[in-house]
Amino acid sequence: MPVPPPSAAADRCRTVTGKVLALLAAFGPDTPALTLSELARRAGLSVPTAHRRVSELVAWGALERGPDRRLRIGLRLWEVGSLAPRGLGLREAALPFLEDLYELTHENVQFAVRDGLEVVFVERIAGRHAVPVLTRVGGRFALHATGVGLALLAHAAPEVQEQVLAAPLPAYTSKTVTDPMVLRQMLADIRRDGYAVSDGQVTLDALSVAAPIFSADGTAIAAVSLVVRADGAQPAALALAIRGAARGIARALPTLRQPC
Amino acid sequence: MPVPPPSAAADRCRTVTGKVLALLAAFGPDTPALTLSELARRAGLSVPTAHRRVSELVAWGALERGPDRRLRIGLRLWEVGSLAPRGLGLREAALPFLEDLYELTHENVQFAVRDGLEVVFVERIAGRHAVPVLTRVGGRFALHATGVGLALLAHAAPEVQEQVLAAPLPAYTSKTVTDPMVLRQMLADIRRDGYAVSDGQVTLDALSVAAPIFSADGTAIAAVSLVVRADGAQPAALALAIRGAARGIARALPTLRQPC
DNA sequence: GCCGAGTTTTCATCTGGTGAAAGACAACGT
DNA sequence: ACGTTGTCTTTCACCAGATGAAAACTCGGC
Repeated sequence: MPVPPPSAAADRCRTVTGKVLALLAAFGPDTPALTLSELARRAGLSVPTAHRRVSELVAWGALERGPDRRLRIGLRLWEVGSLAPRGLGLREAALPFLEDLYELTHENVQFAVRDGLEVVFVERIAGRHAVPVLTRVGGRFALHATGVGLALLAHAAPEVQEQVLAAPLPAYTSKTVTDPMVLRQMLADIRRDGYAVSDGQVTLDALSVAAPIFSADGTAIAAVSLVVRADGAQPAALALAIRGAARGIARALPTLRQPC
Repeated sequence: MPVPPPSAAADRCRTVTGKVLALLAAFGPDTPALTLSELARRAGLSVPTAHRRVSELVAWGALERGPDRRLRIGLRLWEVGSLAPRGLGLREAALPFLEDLYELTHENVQFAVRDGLEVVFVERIAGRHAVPVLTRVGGRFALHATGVGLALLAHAAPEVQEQVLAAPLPAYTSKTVTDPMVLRQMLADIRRDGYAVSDGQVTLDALSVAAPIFSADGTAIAAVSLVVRADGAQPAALALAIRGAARGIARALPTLRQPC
């Protein structure tokens, strides 16, 4: 079997903390359970070293051993992670509005934040009969393809936009916009209209309409979107509901930046 | 203040890994943002040591610095935590059914698993007009008080039940059952009826009806509940819907087995 | 019973971690 | 403006915890 990541994290592995983090980072959506040997290899550690660190992590609850002796992320780590203000904190405020959107449309409702040059999905309500989407809670995507990503990018700092536009833009489908000039115009339109549309840029049959959520200081800290079947979709009509939800969420935001 | 003999938290703090975990554990629902000094004190570390470990954690994304220089749990840690099979994995399977329950009733819908002798809430859909509840996603509660806790306890291994019954049972309200004999009878009733009722045992005005979710091998791995206003509630009627949802979730479960 | 992959322990070596103390910085209160 | 206070960061000499190699152990499978 091939080893997906050769050793991109070798630089950080000199310190003990780096090794612990490498162990945690070895897990992914596609590999939620690993044997000790696999884990050691992925983290770039010797087996005995991995064994020692893993023992401590298991004792604490950061990792769990299944009946098959394989290692998984533990409930305790999930618990701590759920204290992230940009994770559950935001989600908590947004959920009622996402519920409303779902109840109204029974389509996919998505909620995401920006981290670096990627969009991270914080919540996803998947309609059982709605169009299938690739996204996953906790998953990442390029900013320029998804609806939420475009909404966040359009209202991000100019430096961020330039970085994205300067880097090569990966294409997921034939309709993914990869031309920086076209993208630049799209971002301007998004700022003018107050919402973003991604038509078939992630999967050909899906269309996403997204709106940014602004915090009190005017920065776009999150975005909400509806993903519907591409044919026959009426973006402008959906945008009304989505922008309304976005405003509602903004109003319900906990004062994250309070100085105290 | 004089340097006191380090309290009970010092045993795990000898190793570097223990210190890193102590830093993470210093955060809690009531203290989601800490200064470096506070963090060091809570973790039982010297300030320079905390500073070094924290720097690495921030560089990796496990922690984040706010504009106020305070430290918070980072999005990256939330991401990794969301890979926990008993966290998001379960949630993913359950959410559509929880949605249905919510749409049907617009009351509080809760979804929880057992960890040791406590119940951990994995998902909560809070109706905006429903009765307020104390629970929080990622939060813990004693097994014997909440509806989900009772459902899980009733179908847990006998050793677990004995441990809970042997320990002192904290009371949250005047209606919290704290008599082991009464509780034992309640658990038998829950097994007979297929659902649990917690009437005012957490907050006096709330009543919770819960049903366990069984995995393929017959163990109760999670529970789902509805929390409604206590007066005028019809537990038996709600139980039908909840048991139906529980069965649906069980059917949708990914084939994963509970560790331990 | 033998084998092999995966896991755990041992041991001598040494590298990365440690606290104290001092320096740098920002935010008050007078 | 000035000193004060609290927090954050850096320095340095010392050492405790971490390390890999190799060996011992544990399981299933044949």
